[in-house]
Amino acid sequence: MAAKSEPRGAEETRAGDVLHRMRLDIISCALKPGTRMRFETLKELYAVSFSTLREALQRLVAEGLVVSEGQRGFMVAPLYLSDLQDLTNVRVLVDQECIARSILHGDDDWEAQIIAAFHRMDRLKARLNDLYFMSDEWAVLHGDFHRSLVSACQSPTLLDFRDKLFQRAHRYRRMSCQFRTKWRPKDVEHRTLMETVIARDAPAAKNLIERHIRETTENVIQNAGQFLSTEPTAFPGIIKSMAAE
Amino acid sequence: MAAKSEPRGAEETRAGDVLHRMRLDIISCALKPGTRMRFETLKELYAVSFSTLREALQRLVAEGLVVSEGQRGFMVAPLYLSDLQDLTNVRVLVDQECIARSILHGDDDWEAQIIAAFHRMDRLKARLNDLYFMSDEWAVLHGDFHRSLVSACQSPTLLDFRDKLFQRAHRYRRMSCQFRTKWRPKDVEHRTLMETVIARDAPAAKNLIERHIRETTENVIQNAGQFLSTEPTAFPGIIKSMAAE
DNA sequence: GATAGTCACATTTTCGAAAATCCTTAGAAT
DNA sequence: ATTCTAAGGATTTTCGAAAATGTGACTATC
Repeated sequence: MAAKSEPRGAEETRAGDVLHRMRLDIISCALKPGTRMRFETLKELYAVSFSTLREALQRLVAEGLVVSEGQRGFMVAPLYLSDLQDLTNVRVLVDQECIARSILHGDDDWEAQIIAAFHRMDRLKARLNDLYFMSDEWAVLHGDFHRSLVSACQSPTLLDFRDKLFQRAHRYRRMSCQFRTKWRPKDVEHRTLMETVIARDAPAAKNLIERHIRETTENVIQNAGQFLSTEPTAFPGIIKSMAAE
Repeated sequence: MAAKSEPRGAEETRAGDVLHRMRLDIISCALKPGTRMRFETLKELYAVSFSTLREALQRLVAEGLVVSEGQRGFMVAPLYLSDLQDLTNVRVLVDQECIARSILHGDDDWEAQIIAAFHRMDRLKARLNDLYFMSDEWAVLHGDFHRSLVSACQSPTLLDFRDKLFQRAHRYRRMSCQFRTKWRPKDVEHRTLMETVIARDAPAAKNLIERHIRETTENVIQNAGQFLSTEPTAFPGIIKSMAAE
């Protein structure tokens, strides 16, 4: 796992660096879903103090990657089937909108970045035949490609939300890899997606991205659905009412 | 402002309590947008230590109510015209979806809660004639009403996102109140909205909520648009060399 | 006059000890 | 056997001092 590495932190502050490393460890499932995060352990893992850890943890709570249980510490957010399904539906909505807006606003440079991202992803896949999708590097390039599609949507708020959804969904994909029995070929889909987006065919692109997201989820459920907890009662942090009293 | 009050915190942890109070102070504009948050000041205001403050601040950064500037501390997130417009568009998308899903899934109890929320809001408005919309209590009841409309949408992720958007938007409404020159009557809209939702007319409800959100934003811009900064390119990728001077 | 370097001060950020809280076990009472 | 209470240890949470960093003023040099 990435923990304790990165000697020269690109982050500006130590808490930011820990946040970055912790997030990576959680979405890569190096920190396993549902495990309690004891401070003594974390302190050793990331080599920082209590307070600094807490800062990072609070951010991760807000991102939905960690849950805090009252005064009983923190734990890596569990993986629920119901959460995966919820996530899938919301991602379809958001990604469809982002793609449509990108098609509307994107310029030549946007198209170029999509083609570049696809190329990088495609070449890595050729180099790492068969088990390419288990490598960390492919996860990065695959994420970059999908982001390039939506990057011209002109909405920081929507884009930020999309990224968080993508990260949360990545944990399920990651878990599914370990138990995979079969894997459908997605490379054709990616190419079609790219071509459709660059052809500025918004309705077709929306259909494609929806199919892509939903089929991936189905794949995850087939591979690892039995390992997902089915406790659906968890309604994450809901902010009640507003304003003072 | 709510700061330093609430002697017996309903929150489980002190950091959670400070987070709650700070959030209230920010969305009510008691902490003015764009002001730097010095720790010495905050420590006195909220009567907690540095580390506890930082925990709350990190959460607020993730919620978009506070921005952190490298090693130069934190500041209350500024109010930008471009952010308001972005926020408006995203809120339309999300609220429309939430309402449609609520209409699909809502039961009798959901309808009852809508009616109850509307009634509370309506009666308060009758009691506080004219300047009702400046009171904190009305902000709460108005927020509760809008939330009741979408509360049956069956998606924790979407609902949570919606709440954060609503809070961010509330700061703009709040600011606009202070400079208001005119205010359009929204009470009729609210009633129509309620009736349409309970009549399960999804397309009509989606139209109404879109109009409601967009017109409110237009109202805010007319009242206080001149006080909103137009500074940031707001797009991380576009260089702001032009605005720089 | 403008630029670079240096120092003192203000502010933020980090740390680990101390306080608060939770959890487990043991023993007693019903 | 079950429930309740107490004590002890384990863990989290909070605090303020100490370290790190940014800021601004002043001087020296070109």
